[in-house]
Amino acid sequence: MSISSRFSVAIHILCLLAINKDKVTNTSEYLAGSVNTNPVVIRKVMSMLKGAGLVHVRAGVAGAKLAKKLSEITLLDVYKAVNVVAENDLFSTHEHPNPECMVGRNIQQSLTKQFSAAQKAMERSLEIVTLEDVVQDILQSDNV
Amino acid sequence: MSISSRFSVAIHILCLLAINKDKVTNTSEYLAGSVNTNPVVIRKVMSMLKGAGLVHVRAGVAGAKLAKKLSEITLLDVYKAVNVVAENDLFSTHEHPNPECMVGRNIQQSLTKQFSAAQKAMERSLEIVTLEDVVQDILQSDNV
DNA sequence: TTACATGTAACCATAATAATTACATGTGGG
DNA sequence: CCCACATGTAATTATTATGGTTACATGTAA
Repeated sequence: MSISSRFSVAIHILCLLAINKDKVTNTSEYLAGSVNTNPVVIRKVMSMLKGAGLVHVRAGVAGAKLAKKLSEITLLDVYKAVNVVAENDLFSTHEHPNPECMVGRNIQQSLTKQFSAAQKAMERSLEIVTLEDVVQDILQSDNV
Repeated sequence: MSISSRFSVAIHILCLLAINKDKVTNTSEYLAGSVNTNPVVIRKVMSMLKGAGLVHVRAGVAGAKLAKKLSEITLLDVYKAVNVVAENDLFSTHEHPNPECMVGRNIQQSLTKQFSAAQKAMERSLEIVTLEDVVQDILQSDNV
C-alpha cells in the first residue's frame, strides 16, 4: 500500500502557487487543471495546507497565496500538513497477539520501537528538502 | 495508509521459529495461535518467506525451520520477502498531470527522486536491525 | 445584488487487506 | 499401501481507505 497521492498533489499545488505568483489567479479550478483532478480535491488539500499555515486562502475570494517563502517550507512540513501518515503509524502491527506466548506478549514493544525508527528516518529525509529545491528541479528540467 | 501487517506477522513467525526451535512443532496452526490469526494467513506468509530463502517448509510435513541464523536475517530481508512495499512505490504520485503546464510536465521527475530517497532512508533503517536484536528485546522484556 | 469562488457534507466506484472456506497435493507412520 | 494430517493455493467475503463527484451553503467584491 502506498502513501496517499494527496501529498504529491499538495507539493504540486504549492510549487504552482510560487511559479504563477503574479501571472494568473490560482483558483481551485485552474490548479485542478494542472494537476488533472477535480477542483474539490484541490480545495480539500488547500484546506489542510491552510490549517498548517502554509497558504492564505479566503472563502469567496479567488486564488491562494503562499504564506511562507519556498525555502522555508520542507517536504516534511507538507507531509505533516496533509496528514498522510499518522504518528508511529507507517507500519501496522498485528492486533492482539496471544499473551500466553512469550513472543506474543512481548513482540509489539520491540516492533513499535524499530518501526518508529524507520519511519523517523524516512521523515528526516523529507525534512532536508525544501520546495525551493523542487522548484529548481522543475525549472531546470524544463530548460533542457 | 499503513504498510501491511504481513510484515509484522512475518517477523513474529520467524522469532517464534527461533525460540521454539526444539520445543514444539511449528505448524501453521500453532503459529496462528500465537499471532492470533488464521492458519491460512500464516501459510501464505510462510510461502513468501520460503520463496526468499528464509525458511524451510515442505508440503505435507508439519513444521517450519529457519534457513539462516537469526543474526543473518535483517528486518529489510523480511520486508522484501513479504513484498509489502514495491520498489519506488512507498509514495504514490498523482497520475497524468497536465503536460501543457510547466509544473505538470516536470514535477513527477523531481518527486520520484525525493520520494525514492525517503523510501531508501527508511529501508536502510530496517537493514541495520537483525532478528537477533528483536529476539533479544523479547527475552529481555519477558524477564523484567 | 449578483456572479463567482471557496468550504464542506454526502455519496459512489474502485482497490486493497485480512479472514475464511474449500479443496488439491504431499508425507510418513502404522 | 493407505490414511490421518499438514501444507499449498484459489476463491469469496467483510471491512476499510481513497479519489472523484455532486450538491449546496457561505463568503466577497464589483
